[in-house]
Amino acid sequence: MELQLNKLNKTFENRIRLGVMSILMVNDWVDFNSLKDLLKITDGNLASHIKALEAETYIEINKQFINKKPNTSYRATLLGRKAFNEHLNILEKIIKQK
Amino acid sequence: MELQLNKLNKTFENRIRLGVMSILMVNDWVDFNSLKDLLKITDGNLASHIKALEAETYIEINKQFINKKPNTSYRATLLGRKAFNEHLNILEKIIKQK
DNA sequence: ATAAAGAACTTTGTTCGGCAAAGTAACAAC
DNA sequence: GTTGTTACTTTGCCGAACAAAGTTCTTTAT
Repeated sequence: MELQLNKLNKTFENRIRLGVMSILMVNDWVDFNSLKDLLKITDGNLASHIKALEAETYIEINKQFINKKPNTSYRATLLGRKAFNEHLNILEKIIKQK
Repeated sequence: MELQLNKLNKTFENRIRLGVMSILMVNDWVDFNSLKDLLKITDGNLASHIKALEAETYIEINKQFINKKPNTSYRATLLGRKAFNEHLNILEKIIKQK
């Protein structure tokens, strides 16, 4: 029996970042307010977690204007998808003790 | 789409406590040093996480002497098993966005 | 030009959690 | 009573998470 706890990705242990990545794994581009509504957190809090994901290049950002209003959207990068899947695989191994 | 992030159990978000519970889900009684070796952490650190799990009544404790030496063992309570399974179910829902 | 408004950050300050290291208690053996 | 081992507690530090307040950027109105 060999647990691989330290192979878990710290970035994805936080529930907010887990939520953001889960959303971006199944939706191509999602904007700031959609994330905010889904996650039910303050804008400042969301911004800081997004910043952390962007710092790891796990998500990418697109800024534009829609209906004369600023609109920022995000999507998972290839690296982000890979890292997230890897995290989930490790998680499964730990839980099921494979 | 409705994420249920706040239904995740805070006690199981920490990787050490996740590891302890994972071990105790598939092994009946496990002693202190076995856990310490598997998790590769200091005894003080392990003790504090065990304390947290015990405070929630997620694990129970048995103290005895084996070969003239003190030996403390732990196992998951029924409540602990239930809570852990529930946590994993929520986790799966979030990840797979059911 | 200037002001007002909205979106998306950033900053500030507090609180909490995790951790190592050192210290302590309990019991056994002698 | 002294020593040894295990398990646990305390201490102190550092970093993460969060809310709330402040800031920036651009558009639209005046």
